[in-house]
Amino acid sequence: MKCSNINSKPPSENNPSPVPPGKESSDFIREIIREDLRTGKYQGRVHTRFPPEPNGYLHIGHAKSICLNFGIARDFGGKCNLRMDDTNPCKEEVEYVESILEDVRWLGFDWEDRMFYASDYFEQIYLWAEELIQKGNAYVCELTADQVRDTRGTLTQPGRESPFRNRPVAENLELFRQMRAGKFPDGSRTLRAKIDMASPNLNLRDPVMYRILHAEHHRTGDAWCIYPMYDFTHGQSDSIERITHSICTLEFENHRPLYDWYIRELGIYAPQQIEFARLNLTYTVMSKRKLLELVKGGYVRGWDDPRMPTISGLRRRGYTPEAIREFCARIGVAKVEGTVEISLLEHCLREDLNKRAPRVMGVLKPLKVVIDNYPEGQVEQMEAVNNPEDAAAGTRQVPFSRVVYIEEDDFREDPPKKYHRLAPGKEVRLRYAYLITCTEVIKDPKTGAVVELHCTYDPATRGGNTPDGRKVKGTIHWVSAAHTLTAEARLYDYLFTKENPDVVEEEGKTFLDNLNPNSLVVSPFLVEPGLAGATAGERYQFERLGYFSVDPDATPERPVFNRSVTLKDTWSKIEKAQGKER
RNA sequence: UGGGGAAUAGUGUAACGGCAGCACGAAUGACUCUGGAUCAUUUAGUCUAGGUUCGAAUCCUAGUUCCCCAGCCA
Repeated sequence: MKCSNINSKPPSENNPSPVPPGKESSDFIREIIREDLRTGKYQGRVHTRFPPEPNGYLHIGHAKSICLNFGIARDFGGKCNLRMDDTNPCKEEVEYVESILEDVRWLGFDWEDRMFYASDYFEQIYLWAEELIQKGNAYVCELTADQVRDTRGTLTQPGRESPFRNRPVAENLELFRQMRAGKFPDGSRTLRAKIDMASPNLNLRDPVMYRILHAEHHRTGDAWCIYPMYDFTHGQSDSIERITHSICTLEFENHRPLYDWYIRELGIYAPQQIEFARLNLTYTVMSKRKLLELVKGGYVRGWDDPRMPTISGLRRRGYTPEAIREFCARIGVAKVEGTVEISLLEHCLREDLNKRAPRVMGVLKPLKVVIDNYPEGQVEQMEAVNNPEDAAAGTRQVPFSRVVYIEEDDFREDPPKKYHRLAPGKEVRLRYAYLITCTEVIKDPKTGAVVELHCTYDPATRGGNTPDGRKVKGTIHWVSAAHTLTAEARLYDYLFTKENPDVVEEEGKTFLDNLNPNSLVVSPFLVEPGLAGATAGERYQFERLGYFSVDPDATPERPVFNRSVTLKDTWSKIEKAQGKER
């Protein structure tokens, strides 16, 4: 039984979630765009872009931005570009570029023929720098990084002007050309914009436009040894691409006056920048720096570790693009900085998978059950429903025999109140099989642990039916001991033990001290034999346990299942509440 | 401390001077061959203080709290 129906749609489909009329999403950015459309500000054009820096893998926060930018283009019949903001050769790598392309595509978005790199514009940006020099708007500064910092002033005090600030244009031009020609060592000179060292906005205190970096760029190689700063690149890149609405996160609000200054002085097309709050999620971290630290420090197995909030991690974990898109739609867009509860993400996955994931059975903590009155050597094929939410998913045969394994948790020698499962003398239903009654409990004489149960079955209840109409509260899952396939389960929990991992109780501790030591538990998994040969990416619901997806580490002999998310567990809540009563 | 932003149930997000709504969470019940799903019900909110107005989450004034900015990172 394959799970192809829940594989993501081909990337060519640029319309991942057609919006039913009346259900169009709305937020303050779309409001602005509607207004711009009404007033004809951009002649009816809507053109956005998603501009990541290829210095790490994309995470769920980027998904929010991707859904926003591509979603707006879709909703308003516009376009959305994909652009790598690759102005810092020291941090950027092709591996990251490739992962970004894969992730955006997997999420279901299509940039068509509009894949760009800021580095494609290096020559134009260089020319613009010369233009500003000509206009007397920029100068070559020989202050060291430390000196620049010292002369920048503080939040309350103005900075001091560089001694090189009033160099003649011709000298600046000559020096800048020598910078490009590689005449100077790294850090010895910068090109600075001549704006206002007393500005209350520190970004306008003669910001650096170009720095010298004798570093190999992932695309331009060694063609350049000077590189433009992000601030001197981003706005112009948007301008070149004729972007109408440059949507970015809140921390760039302070930079907008600088972008506007460059655009104005250069006299080029001006996009409109709109800022929104980035996504924060409980029990995880979202900064690329911290994510990098987790990877480099070996705290996780890689960028695509299923515990990571990266797109590739979520994908490996078993998340669907549909669930992530739905999540992004539900969290909305605003300027308030907040933290979304991870339970909403989990809800979106469950909601999606409930409709589509085939059900199967598997036992994590096996307890042997011998059905004494069931004929030895007999095997019956039980018909099981593949998905009660989807009749078209059909049924399958599951082998049943005299010895089965059930979940350790599904038996209590001394059952608490409201416990509906197996206990001495009690009857439960083995899902799709028979009703059984516990007659004997066998324990390890040394430890006292229950090691085996003996039961009797009611032959009249084949398939789990009760012809006499009697009600049985408990239905539990099982696997036939003689037919079980041993798989591996990877049970994931939150990566951190704290809602906000950055909150540390002692000075000197970091988010790493809040790592959850139990975020991954590997366990043998006894699953029904039909799962042999399960292939990577398939998603299943193991009844009563949760949704799992097949990990790429799986082999035909030994499937590996990642637990994507557990099922909601009402019983554990009841039990917890009972524990508190005592 | 200068500048730039933001404050609506536990969380996220609507309401654009006219009934504070939705989702997640939590709780209760119904139903159930998954203690799943589904259905029903409940819970709980406009940062504070003034003002304008017939009427304020929305407008005005003052205050409070939180976030961002002192990279040759993005």
